[in-house]
Amino acid sequence: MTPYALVDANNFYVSCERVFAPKLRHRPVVVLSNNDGCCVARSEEAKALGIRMGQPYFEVRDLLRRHDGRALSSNYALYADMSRRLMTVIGQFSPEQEVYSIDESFLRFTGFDQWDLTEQGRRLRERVWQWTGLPVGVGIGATKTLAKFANRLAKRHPDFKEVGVCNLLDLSSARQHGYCADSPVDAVWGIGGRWAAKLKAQGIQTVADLQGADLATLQRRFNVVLARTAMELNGIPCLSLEEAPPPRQQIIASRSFGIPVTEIAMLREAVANHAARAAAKLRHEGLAAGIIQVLIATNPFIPEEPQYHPACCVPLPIPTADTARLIRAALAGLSALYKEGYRYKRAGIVLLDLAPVGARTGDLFDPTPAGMRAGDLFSPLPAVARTHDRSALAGSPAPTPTATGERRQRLLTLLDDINQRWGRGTLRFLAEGLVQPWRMRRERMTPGYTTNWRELPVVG
DNA sequence: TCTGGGGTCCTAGGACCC
DNA sequence: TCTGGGGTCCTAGGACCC
Repeated sequence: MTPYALVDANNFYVSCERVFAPKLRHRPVVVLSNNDGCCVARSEEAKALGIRMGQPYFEVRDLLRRHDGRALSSNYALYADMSRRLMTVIGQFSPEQEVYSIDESFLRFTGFDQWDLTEQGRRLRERVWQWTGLPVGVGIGATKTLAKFANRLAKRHPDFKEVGVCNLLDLSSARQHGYCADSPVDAVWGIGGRWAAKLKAQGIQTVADLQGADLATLQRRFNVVLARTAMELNGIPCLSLEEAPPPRQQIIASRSFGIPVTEIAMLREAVANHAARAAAKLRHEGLAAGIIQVLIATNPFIPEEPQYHPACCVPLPIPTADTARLIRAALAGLSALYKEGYRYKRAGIVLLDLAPVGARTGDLFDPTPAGMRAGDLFSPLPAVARTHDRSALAGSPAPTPTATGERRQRLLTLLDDINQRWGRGTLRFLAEGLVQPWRMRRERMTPGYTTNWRELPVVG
């Protein structure tokens, strides 16, 4: 048996803010989603006021005010930087680490038989606190699912909350069973609200019930994922540690607007902006996209208004990571979707058919597809790649992802460097608009304490 | 007035192939 | 009267995660 640990920061976004603003301690604090829409992180004090995860901000604004609370726009640059620091410290405790999300990391302890893992958990927690200022919880168990469950106990069960560490492997099976019998089935990683309701209808109410359920029945009535979860709860590992992230399948860039939008001109700016953001991410990861999907949507929270949420896919002639090409394709898609007479609330794009950019550099301004250039070692680009039929593309040899001409490549790299150094959007395509009246609200932003030279905290 | 964004996996069913 | 069997691929929809 190889133990797993799950380390996870408490109320991560709020905790990041508190590191640099001690006045936020001991009072209700929430961090808002994009557009200052919903509460996506809550301090313990905010939870105690009954503020729910995902609750719209306008519903809790007065409540927060009455209790001297604070609401902050999300500062993703700060959280990403704090995350990097957090993961580095966690990674010092085992050579096998999976960074699972912005604030969570699995560790595997192969060959740690002689170690006191509970003590290691305590030391880890202390070091993270000392080096980053973030509070974390540590759960340890025989599988990832059990480590997750232990982490939940570490964070909220009175028996463990004080130390913040729960090692199921240290507990007698009677005690383990006790905790499982006391916990609702949706406390388990992978069991959401829908399945919990369906499970409860079949008499499976608690974690212990799920442990004792018949696997074949679970698989028949639900699916193989749930059956695996049940096995994991019984200490049989079905999920392995993913130390390297699997290749990405899609990149999404979408946003709600700060105001309702009716004009296609504004939609064009927003779609171009999303395409540019996605393109930058694509280049950052060394990928090229074969298909770009465009979507726009009206506001579903106003059902009295006519609703419309179309989407369409635009195949790229050659897989590309070039902002200009992606914007052009996205705008073509938008023209096909747009209808007058609707109040649009969001727009977005999805990049699909992602593949690593080949080592060769092509030429953007050369109209010949990369595969067809004279002297090319690779097979010619099949004509079907130009059709709009995705299935035709799928069966044919993949066209070699092209980079672009060398000059073009340098231009894009320069663009990325400038925006990296001076902030996103410093240099942008005119199609993205100058004034951008549709931009999301972000009215309660904290400074980039660790990510912007001009916003470093000052001590003294 | 005001309601987030970005991901993954699985399954069922249809189209199509030989 | 009688109407196969085995397979792949794609899509839409539903579930989950943070």
